[in-house]
Amino acid sequence: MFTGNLKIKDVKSEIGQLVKSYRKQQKLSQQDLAEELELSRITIQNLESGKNFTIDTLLKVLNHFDVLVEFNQFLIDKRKENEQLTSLY
Amino acid sequence: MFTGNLKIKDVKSEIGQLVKSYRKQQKLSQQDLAEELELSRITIQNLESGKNFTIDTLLKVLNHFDVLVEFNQFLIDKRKENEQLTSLY
DNA sequence: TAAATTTGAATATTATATTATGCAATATGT
DNA sequence: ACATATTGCATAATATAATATTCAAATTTA
Repeated sequence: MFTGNLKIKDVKSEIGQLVKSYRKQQKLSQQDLAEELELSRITIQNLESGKNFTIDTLLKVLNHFDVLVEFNQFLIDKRKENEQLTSLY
Repeated sequence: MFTGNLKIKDVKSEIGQLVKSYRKQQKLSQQDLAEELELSRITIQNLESGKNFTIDTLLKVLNHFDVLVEFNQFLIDKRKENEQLTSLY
């Protein structure tokens, strides 16, 4: 089966959909979420619509929806995998 | 056991360590990596040292080290989990 | 369906990420 | 030990993310 090349744009779009999904789950408006994170509504809107944004913005959101630890674990796992490759030689 | 609160700063630091690990694995200097990604060395240095940076910068790096698809899958999984919660009621 | 709320999109301003450069401190290799 | 390459950290300039505001379209609610 053909799986098209994943583009950076696609991943930003997926981040946006995830954030929107979390936000809807908690029945928050963009404005509500922005206020809780001390961001502007426009920043939330940009994040949800696939524009560029900073890692601080993303991590604030992940933290609010309680997935920061899991994301951190993803990073740790990837590093461990990589360092096991290194020690093979 | 006590596991301290994970801070946003810590996650940025972990991202930095992961990128450095990948870079060393491929025996690239910060300058080498920067050139391959069409970024400045300073941006790589900031990324590796826990400063703020944009999602584009991060995704370029993840793409270069072939973990973009896995990161995207992480996002998809989280969204699926969340949307199953929603459909419970 | 009417009213109220939310969202998307535009402009303009401010804050800051990115960049270029230079230099000292470290690390690497011969 | 020496030469070379790499890294960390400044400063200053540019590009762009974040913000404030406004308005029309879309959505939700009564």
